[in-house]
Amino acid sequence: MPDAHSSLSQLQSKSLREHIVDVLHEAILCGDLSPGQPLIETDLAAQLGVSRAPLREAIQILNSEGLVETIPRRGTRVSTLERKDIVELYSLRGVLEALAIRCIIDQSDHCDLRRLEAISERMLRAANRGNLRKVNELDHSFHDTLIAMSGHCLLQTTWHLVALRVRRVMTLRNMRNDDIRLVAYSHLPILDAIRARDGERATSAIEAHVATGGDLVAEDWEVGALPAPLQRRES
Amino acid sequence: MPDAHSSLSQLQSKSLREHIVDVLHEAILCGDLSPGQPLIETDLAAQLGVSRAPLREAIQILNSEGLVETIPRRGTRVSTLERKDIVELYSLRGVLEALAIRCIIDQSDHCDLRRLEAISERMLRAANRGNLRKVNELDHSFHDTLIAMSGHCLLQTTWHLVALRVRRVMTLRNMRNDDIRLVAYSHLPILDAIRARDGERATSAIEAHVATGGDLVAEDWEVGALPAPLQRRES
DNA sequence: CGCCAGTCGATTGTCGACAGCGAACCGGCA
DNA sequence: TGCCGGTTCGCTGTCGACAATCGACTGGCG
Repeated sequence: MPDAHSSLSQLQSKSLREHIVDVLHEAILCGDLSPGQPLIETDLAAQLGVSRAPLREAIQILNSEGLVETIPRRGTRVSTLERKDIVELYSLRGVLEALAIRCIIDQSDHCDLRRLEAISERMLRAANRGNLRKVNELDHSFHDTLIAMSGHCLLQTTWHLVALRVRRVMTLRNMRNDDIRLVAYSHLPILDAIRARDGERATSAIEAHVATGGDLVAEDWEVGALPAPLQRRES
Repeated sequence: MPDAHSSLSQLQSKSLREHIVDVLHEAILCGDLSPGQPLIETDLAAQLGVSRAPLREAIQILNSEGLVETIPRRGTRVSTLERKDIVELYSLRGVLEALAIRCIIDQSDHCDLRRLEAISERMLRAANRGNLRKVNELDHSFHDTLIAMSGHCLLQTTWHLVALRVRRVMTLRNMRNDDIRLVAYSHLPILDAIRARDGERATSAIEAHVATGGDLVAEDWEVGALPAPLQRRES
């Protein structure tokens, strides 16, 4: 019987499969499962106290999300993150967020930016305090909120894939303190441009913001290039 | 034993789960399984001659791809396609292809556009012959190739989600003959712009192209709005 | 006549077990 | 000593069965 850790509002509503997905997400995103590490179904199932059936279903999901890579009859391992992946990630992220902003600006009803402003405000304070973890958390909130505000469902679905990877990248990398202040403050031009309903400027701002983050991350990336003992003999 | 339909190059390499995914893809994309139709695991497994385990894994994948929607403990059904979904689909498609083109143009080595040109050529001929099916097939080839040529792996992964939906939309809708000629010919400006390595113009061209297609499709969309007998009582 | 509780059937969620592939290990041979 | 074939073992892929849940039907009561 799973622990009733949640506030009873949705008691037991989650299937075992979803629980497993959550656990694996957490484990991979926080680095508990390191890139390249093989996932042995039997072991993992025993460790989680579940059978292999829901675990395998969860692995299919993780696989669709790109967090693990499966080679038929060979096994599954946590996907690695090369420098190329970072570059690709941030370039895709840029166009997705730009699309979101365009959707927001095009909305007929003037949406309120207060949620975004509040998040940004708190982020600035956290950055000045040097609270790295809090800044990251608020940064994710900011961008998730931005995407959600677009009202573009398919974009949200797509964003999920990107956000997972971004979170992963962020936790695999340790930022310096002046970095996070730079990141925090670079949200302001975005808000300004949205306020002014200036699509061109907003797009430039978000792409500059993302590029900055991407550069900071990719700058000295060497993690995740493990020997990779699991290879197909030929494709 | 599965039929050895493929050229023996990859005999038996596919797991049962992947076969099921292929079959369900085909069934959903070609309309054999209509939007809103419930998928009963027991029946479907019996019908396919497999057990429920690999079927359920396949359904997880289809779910990640957005082709089916699962409500916990209630069941799975083929996802519906509203007008809003079409609009979202084509807007996302636009920015993804624009990104692909930018990647292609930015590539240091002058890539050869011959593959694209050949596809475009054949598409024009098919359009003039009024061969709707062939035009659609070549249209998909064109855009898949475009994405592949970008060399952007994450973009390809993301594109997969979009391409599936586009295919679905195209088969659910019957185009007129002058429509397909319009579509076929609107690929030419894209090629021109890429040849000229003019990012601005290429972006405009692809977005215009996609918008044209989207408008044609969304124009009179009424399919896929079934009564939806499967609803959660509250979220 | 309408509403509510109890029951039943259908369907999903989960489990343990078996079969089969692949890789590593081991021994024989040139 | 190095290469090749056979064997063994760990792991994945697949299956059938059981348990739990939800919806619909039915019957009784106000």
